[in-house]
Amino acid sequence: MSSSVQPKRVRKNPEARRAEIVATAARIALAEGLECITMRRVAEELDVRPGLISHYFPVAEELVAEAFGTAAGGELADLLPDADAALPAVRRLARFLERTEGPRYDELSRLWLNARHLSRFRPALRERVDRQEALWRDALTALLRDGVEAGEFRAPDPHVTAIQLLVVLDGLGAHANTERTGRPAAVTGMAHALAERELGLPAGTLGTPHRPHHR
Amino acid sequence: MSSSVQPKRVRKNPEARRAEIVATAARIALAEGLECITMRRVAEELDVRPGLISHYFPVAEELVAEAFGTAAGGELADLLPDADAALPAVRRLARFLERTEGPRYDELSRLWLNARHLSRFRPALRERVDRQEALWRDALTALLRDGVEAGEFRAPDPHVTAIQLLVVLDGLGAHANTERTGRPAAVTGMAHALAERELGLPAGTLGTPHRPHHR
DNA sequence: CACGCTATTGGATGTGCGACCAATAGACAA
DNA sequence: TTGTCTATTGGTCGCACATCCAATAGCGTG
Repeated sequence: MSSSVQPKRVRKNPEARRAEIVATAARIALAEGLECITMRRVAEELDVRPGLISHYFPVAEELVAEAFGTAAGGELADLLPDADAALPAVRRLARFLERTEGPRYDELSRLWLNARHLSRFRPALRERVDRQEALWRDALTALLRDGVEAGEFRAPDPHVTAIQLLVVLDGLGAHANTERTGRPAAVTGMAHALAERELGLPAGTLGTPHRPHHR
Repeated sequence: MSSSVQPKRVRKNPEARRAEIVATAARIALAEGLECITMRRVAEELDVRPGLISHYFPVAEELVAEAFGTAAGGELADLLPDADAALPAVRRLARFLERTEGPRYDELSRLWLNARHLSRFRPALRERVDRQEALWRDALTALLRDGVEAGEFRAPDPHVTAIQLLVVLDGLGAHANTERTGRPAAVTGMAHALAERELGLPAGTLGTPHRPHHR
């Protein structure tokens, strides 16, 4: 039984180790929350001594900020993949909206909620939140512009519509830690409704929102 | 100079002391955040030894939950005063919306954000958040029902409209810790627009939303 | 194979926290 | 005034954390 303890130290090159650390921290952030990103916790996850994390990130807050950026950035890339650029905007938007429901997106809602709150006390994180917010806004704006150019729908001001959509998603996601059973469909579908209304699309074009947990 | 130290102990009756503690904690929650509610911090504020807070609230989380309930409840009473019950619903709603802007409400937005996130880890707080949420929803629903009964506007389902309104307010408030200068009026006014649209009121009936920070 | 660079360790230090408890001293009744 | 009840004190304890640093040992180079 020598598997539990392994005084064998593995030596990696700095970039790889650093990337590994950030990836681990990002995973913790999504699954358990940003305040669970601790030197000890990350070190344990990587089977390494805490001092090592401290070596790569002398100030803990910096790791938290980096982890959030990685997690949120990765999720955006997942929600609006560049690979889909050739698809019709309506279809991409429908997919996006579809994914903003269900337990998968709950994790992300929780992360945003977490980051938005914690950024009150952590300037470095706050800066990252602002940056990610801009990225999400711009990605959605670009999608809408594509649709307008392709004549799929009209939008007087895609930038504004994008923000409005994100505001509604934030509002819906704000309750990710709360009881939400029995939410009326007219609430669950607010994002769909807003998009269809603002873009002048017939109701249902973007797909129907999932029914909330029935009964 | 004996003003700095005062080994004089003041003895109050339990209910008064307890109320005093909760009020102090609620103030801290609004101004600095729920995580700043600590035995030591509250004690210092009241010029009392930490052990005393511990005596009234053997478990710290309980005080945090209580403080949130008091703060949120108080703000609701402020936003939708019972004293206004005689006024037309349209007017009460306009006032409510007007107050959901400006730095005053920012403090409250931050509190809700704070509580929604923290409730992920603290069951007692979570329970309070749920309760306050129900109170806010019901108060707003009652207001809408009043308006319908009085024939001021129509609303097929006041309950749903109330939730939708709160979702939008949550979405707008989610950025209370973030940069928000330069927000377009079409975003700032989302709550007004939603209410007027859902209630079939002419645009502008509920007052115009504040312009965001100019320039 | 031996050497030097540096990634990694192991430990120490200090802080702030909740929780716990015996001793103390106000306030009120007798 | 005296006595009793209990609100309040003044500590202690253990825990988790970030931060810092000298010593160590992997690994590539020569």
